[in-house]
Amino acid sequence: MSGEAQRTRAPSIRDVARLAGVSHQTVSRVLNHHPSIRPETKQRVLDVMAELQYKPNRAARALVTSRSRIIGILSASSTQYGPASSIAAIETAARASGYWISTANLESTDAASIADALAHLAAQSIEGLVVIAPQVRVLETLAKMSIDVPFVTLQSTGDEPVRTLSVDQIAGARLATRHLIELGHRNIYHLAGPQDWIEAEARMRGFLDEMSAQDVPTTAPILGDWTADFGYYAGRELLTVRDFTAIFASNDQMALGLMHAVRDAGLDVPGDVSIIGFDDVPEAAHFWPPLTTVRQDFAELGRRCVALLLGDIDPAVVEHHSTIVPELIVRGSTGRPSF
Amino acid sequence: MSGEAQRTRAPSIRDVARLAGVSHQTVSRVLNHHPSIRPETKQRVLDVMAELQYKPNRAARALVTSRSRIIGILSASSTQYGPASSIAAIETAARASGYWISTANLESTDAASIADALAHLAAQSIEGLVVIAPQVRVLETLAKMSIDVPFVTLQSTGDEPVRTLSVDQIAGARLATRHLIELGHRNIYHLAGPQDWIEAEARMRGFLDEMSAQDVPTTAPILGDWTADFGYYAGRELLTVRDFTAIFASNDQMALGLMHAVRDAGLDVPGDVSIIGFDDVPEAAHFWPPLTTVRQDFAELGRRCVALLLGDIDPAVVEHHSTIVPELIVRGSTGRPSF
DNA sequence: TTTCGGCATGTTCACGGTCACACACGCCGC
DNA sequence: GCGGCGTGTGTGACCGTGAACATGCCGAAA
Repeated sequence: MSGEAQRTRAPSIRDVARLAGVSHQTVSRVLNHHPSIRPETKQRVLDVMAELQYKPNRAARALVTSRSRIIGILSASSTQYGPASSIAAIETAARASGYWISTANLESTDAASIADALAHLAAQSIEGLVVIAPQVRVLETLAKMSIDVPFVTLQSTGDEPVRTLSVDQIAGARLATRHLIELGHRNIYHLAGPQDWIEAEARMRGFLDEMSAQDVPTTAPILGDWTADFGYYAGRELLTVRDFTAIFASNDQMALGLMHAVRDAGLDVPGDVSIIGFDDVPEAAHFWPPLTTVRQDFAELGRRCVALLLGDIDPAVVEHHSTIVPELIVRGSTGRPSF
Repeated sequence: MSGEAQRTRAPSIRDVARLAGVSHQTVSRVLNHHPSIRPETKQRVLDVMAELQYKPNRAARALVTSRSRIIGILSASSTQYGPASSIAAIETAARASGYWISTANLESTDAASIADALAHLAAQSIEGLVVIAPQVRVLETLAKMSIDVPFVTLQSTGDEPVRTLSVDQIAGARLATRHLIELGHRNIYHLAGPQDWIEAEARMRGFLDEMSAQDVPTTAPILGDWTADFGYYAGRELLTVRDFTAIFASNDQMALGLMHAVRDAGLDVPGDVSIIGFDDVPEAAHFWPPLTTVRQDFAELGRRCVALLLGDIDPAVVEHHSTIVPELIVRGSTGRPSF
């Protein structure tokens, strides 16, 4: 078992075939679980494979079958909790189904950057694409580029012509808004995400829908950028007026920044201002005060996403288009308004 | 130009060659920037490529060159801010150098799970491996498995025989500890990360080193699990005794949980207890109070990591083994002790 | 008995690139 | 005038696998 450092060619099916006394095609049949193989022949081949530590050459297989078994992920903001959780779940699910994941991160959302990332993925002949770059512009560019593989976009408003799978953002936003209204709030602001993010828009729509459904007058949402920093500065601005008793922030980070600003102004959360977030990041329970928010199951999203995609690639698998229902998590940052 | 839905074979170099009136080898030479090609021949080939929308077949190239140009990432906890940031940076850097990234997430740290993830990566004939699974056990298992490609581990104590690249965790921990001591604290606890995490160990060592260097008596560190939840419960336990004025938490999440527990006990941060974290997640500035912490440049880590790996794969590139120096960020969670 | 069909296996070729080698041509030096 | 060399290009083999087709054998049906 010496294994002289002499870098030698990896064993191929022909090497296996020779040692097992069969043709290379028989070895190939064993690899592909062909039914018509005598059990003892199969075993002999398997033994030789083990002995030689044979590993199939993926490039050769991809070449001859013209199937890469790679699923590409196009993602923006992959460092954030939500997308990162989904990506991890996608990888796990894909691996379990014998697929590989290749990711490309978007550096910006201009067309060139998208085209570059997509070209990088296309160069690997991906068989499916998951888009976790929920900016409207990305989807538009994507539509123009006529992707030639099945693809799924995570997060959407639900009425685009593309295949999407999503947590029902509108329902989640209505949940949050209703919670504030039921507590007695009537002057509620909405700190939204960036205008071109699909989720931001959906949450905004959910907010507006619920407000009007409950006959509560609304003010125009403020457009933020998802960061805690923005939440902080927006909060400082808002507090110069103070014509509200509650704010629904479109994500937990901005809610955190808002709470920071409220405290800086010498006010209390939820005594003077109630604040509710969205996402339920793992830290939200330990913010001060613990943040009331809407929980999304990012991992489940990732799993379903793979199931959907594999269903497209290989019609044997089927999956119904369901959205995931978000859940309201009530903690300490919301309460009845003080008048 | 019609493009009947009729799914037809993608153009190959032979198709390009025929239309350009050259041999397939000439096309190959154009692709590989061979010097001896007449400019007009080259242009003709390039024109035909553009017209046909020719894309090289990666599998075919990989098969004949036996080079995959894939870098694998073995990662645990990829949903956390630090690892996620490094992964994104690695992907960007690798793409710029013409490499692809393939990730495998560890579901647990047992040997079977590691072997499974590694097999998944090995099956793609990765040319390099980045390990962002900074548990000691992972490294040990890795060492046993005799990886046959160059690999780099992010985060380490610096004295393993493996190639590593890291932020100098010990220096960072000493920075944090010295800050507390300089403020006048003498009774300082350390809430460490899980015992088998390399970074946790390094930060603990930095803490102990600095404490003894400054002749401050130490108590045994508490072993946590990185989560805010753990920080919270550990804090509640600790506060039943209250024989300390400061705590150095091994990451920002645990620091957050600690601050939560301190407030729950009716005490003030930093009035009664000073708390310092590690990592500087983007939200840390908006915690209450804003968290004093140690900043790590995860993205730079990712970039250098790729440079190092590519240097191994292709010796033309060189990179020196430098560690990245972390930086103390003083905010509101630390102050002088009250007696 | 002959024919036929299915099983187990082998033979040959194709996939789309790169590599080693061959070759034609023009230029240089002796 | 001829050999050698560098430039630009072509020919054929080869990488490891899977698909199509061929083959030999055996048992069941005609």
